[in-house]
Amino acid sequence: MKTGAASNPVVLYWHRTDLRLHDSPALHAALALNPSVFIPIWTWDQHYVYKARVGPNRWKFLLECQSDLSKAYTTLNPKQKLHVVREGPQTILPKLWEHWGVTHLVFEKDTDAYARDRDNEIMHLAQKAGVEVIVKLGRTLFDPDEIVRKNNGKPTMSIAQLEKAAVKINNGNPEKPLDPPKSIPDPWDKERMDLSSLKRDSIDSQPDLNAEHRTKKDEQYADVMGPAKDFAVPWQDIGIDLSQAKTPHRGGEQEALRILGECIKNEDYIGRFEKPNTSPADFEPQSTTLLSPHLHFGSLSVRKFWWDVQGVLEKQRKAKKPVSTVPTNLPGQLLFRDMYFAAQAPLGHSFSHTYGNEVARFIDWHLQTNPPNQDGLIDGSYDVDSQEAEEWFQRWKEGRTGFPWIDALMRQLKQEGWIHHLGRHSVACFLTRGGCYVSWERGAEVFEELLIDHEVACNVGNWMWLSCTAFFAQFYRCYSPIAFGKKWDPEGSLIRRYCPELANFDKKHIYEPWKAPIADQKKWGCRITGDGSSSSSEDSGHTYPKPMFDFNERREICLTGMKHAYSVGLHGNDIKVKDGSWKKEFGNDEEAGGNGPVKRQKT
DNA sequence: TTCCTGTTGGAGGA
DNA sequence: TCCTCCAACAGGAA
Repeated sequence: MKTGAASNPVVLYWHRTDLRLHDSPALHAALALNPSVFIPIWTWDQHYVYKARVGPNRWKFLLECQSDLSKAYTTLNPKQKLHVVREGPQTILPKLWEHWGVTHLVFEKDTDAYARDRDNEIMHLAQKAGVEVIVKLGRTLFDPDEIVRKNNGKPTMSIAQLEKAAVKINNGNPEKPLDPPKSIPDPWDKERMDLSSLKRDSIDSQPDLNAEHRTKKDEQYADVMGPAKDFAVPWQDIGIDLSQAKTPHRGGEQEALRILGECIKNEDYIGRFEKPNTSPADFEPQSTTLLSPHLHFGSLSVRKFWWDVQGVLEKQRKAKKPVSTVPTNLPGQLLFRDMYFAAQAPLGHSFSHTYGNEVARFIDWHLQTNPPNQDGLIDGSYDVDSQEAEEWFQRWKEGRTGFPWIDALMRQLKQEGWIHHLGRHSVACFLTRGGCYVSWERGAEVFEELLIDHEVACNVGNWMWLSCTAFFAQFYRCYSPIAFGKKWDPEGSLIRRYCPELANFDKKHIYEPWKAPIADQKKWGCRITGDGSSSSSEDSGHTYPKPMFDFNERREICLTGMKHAYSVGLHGNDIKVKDGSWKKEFGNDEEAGGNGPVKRQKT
């Protein structure tokens, strides 16, 4: 411990996914130290830069959150701002402690598997350097580890388990939100903040899962302060082509609080909210709050969201108005988020894959993730066991399946980084158990890249849910790419917007354009032909692909496959899954020359 | 052991 | 708009 540490604290406040000042228990703990010097930083996390799939839309949202936070700091204290340091925390933090004589490091708890590894390493390094570490919960309603303890040490696999565990913590009540600070202590002066004498460590860049979005190599600077030596948010400096970021959704704490305020004002909307009754086809405005990306980036406190909503519900109850209940109401949605966090918390890295995952039912999907390589790592490569399935997967990803409801949703996802929850259900069911029979892990990776509200636990959990891998098992309840959309949007407005080539089709044919007579196709200015690839649609804008398969036929094949997989009853941590002998159970080992569920007869 | 419930299916009928 | 049936899963309560 450095001399005078207790009387003269130099506090480094490390932001991660808590890009807000309101309701930040960690920030309050940091300020309670009465720092003589207070330095808020965001590190250039190696995981975020290279090891996670992050599309341009999420980058844009993140940068807006950082910029907004920087402005908020400056408002509270003109000398302050958020310092964005272009280097991974494991190498930069020890240098900062040393250079600045930091006495305390304060940050928010994170239970994602990657984050736990990172934080454990940081805490170990801090201990060695004599820096005191303070960690506070802020990201979820309840501490996921605490929920797991109250759930007998097991992952929470249903909303009932989560609720039961939460009642044991504080009668089911999360902590009340904390007010933002009224002022923030000073940082060092410019001279003492200067880090030009420090050498920047190079960032490990393999594997670079963002490579396809990069227009240039991440440049190496001689110091850690960025090109203008001012620690500013480096908009131009991430190597990602931000001109591709078309999302209309804006990041930042001010924007989050504005949206929440608008929602809260609409008391009937809050009181009657039932998720299954909100339309996946609505846009401008959408039928849900769209606050999820703010929960992910911490620009909105989940506890403030919870308690503001509870305030309205209480008022509605007193006025004897009908009020919706858990799990379909708004608090129910937040409880599901906590459920997924507390499902992931005890399982760590294995939660994100079938391989080694005790809660994941093993299903003989196409395009399965390859088992760990010689270094013991699951590197994200997958087994192309079927060229046909690989093509279906690519067409799904690019929104050219030939099913307009699916394609409209996938194009909305790519352009804007957000689609309604039930839209996610549609496309996820279609890729996995209700169409392509492709591994849920392929879909989860695409969502990871494209969703601005991507949260590992929730994304992976929902993919397992929809593919009937875990959480949910009624695989005979299958979303139709035609009937489901039609139920919500009989006019096909969502399709007309995101598949503009079909805009002139009449409502009778908009969900199944291949059934329109050729004469009508000509009249409406769009022929149904080809596979939608750039080579097949030279007169782009005037063609739309034929459906890539007969859905009813595929639904039957998938149902048969699911029934068989359930009867085999393997899970991700079974030895037969680990050593590959599962193939014998499914009659598609190479000797048998099988082809998975496609050739299997009904049992 | 049976019975009931589980955030959000589809088709067909009254 | 609301029912029933379809073929039928898992987990927890009784």
